[in-house]
Amino acid sequence: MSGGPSEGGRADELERSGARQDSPVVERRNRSGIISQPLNKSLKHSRTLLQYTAAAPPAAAANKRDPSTKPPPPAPPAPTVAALAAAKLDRTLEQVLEGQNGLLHFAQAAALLKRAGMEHMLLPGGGMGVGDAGSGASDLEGTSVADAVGGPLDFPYGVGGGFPFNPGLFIMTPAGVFLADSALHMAGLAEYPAQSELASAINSGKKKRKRCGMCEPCRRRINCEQCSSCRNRKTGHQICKFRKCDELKKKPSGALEVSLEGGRPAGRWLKAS
DNA sequence: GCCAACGTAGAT
DNA sequence: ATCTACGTTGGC
Repeated sequence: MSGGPSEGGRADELERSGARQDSPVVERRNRSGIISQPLNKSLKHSRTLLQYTAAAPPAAAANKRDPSTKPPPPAPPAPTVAALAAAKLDRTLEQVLEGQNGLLHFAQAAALLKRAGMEHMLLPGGGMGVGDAGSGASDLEGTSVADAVGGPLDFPYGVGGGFPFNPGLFIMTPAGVFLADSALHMAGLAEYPAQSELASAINSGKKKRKRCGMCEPCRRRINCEQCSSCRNRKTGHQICKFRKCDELKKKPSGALEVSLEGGRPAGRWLKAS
């Protein structure tokens, strides 16, 4: 929001911003951390492919934090970090539940569990999962959790090869992974209202699904300007075909199997009915 | 099955 | 209010 970077709506502006592109392009991410595509205004005044390719690659973007958060000070006082993390968690939970069809990303879910003192629900081994906080719960309070929540890494789990969370606590849906109701109750988080709503919404399929933000099309930042969707955007109201999320291409009722991190099978996980 | 157009939910 | 884009529908 505030001073969104590189939204220059005019072509000449874009030209100028192109000259500024040597400074890292700040990713705009939506509430759930998904890259918010530069489509908005720039779409009307398309850049050349070269301009885009010269911009930050997804990998560089992935290293960026939530733009709304300041970069960490060189020597952060510990209590402040913890407070910030807690505040961030609150905000994140609210936003996630409210915005992302209520889906909880793993990192977020893990953070919630930890915050609720439910870290025992996490399976041991694998470096304690989120944030790779190998030394255990003692450093949960600080940056590792916050990083995991706000962090742009699609899924930080599995670094050590194993999935660090108890699968029974999560439900896989085509739209993503979210905490099972039981997990929320166990964690004392059942008060958050969106959970049941989201479940019914998912089941009924009435809610608009959102792009996963992780598949290759989602990671694309350019509109090809040549496909039918781009050419007919005025009437078609469709996203560029090359940017259409793979998950959204699937039928909601079908393919409940979710591939984690680009194709890893979901394995023995629960499926949403 | 593919495509275009429309209605509209959700975000800004 | 405006914009983007998902879901649906109808034509081919």
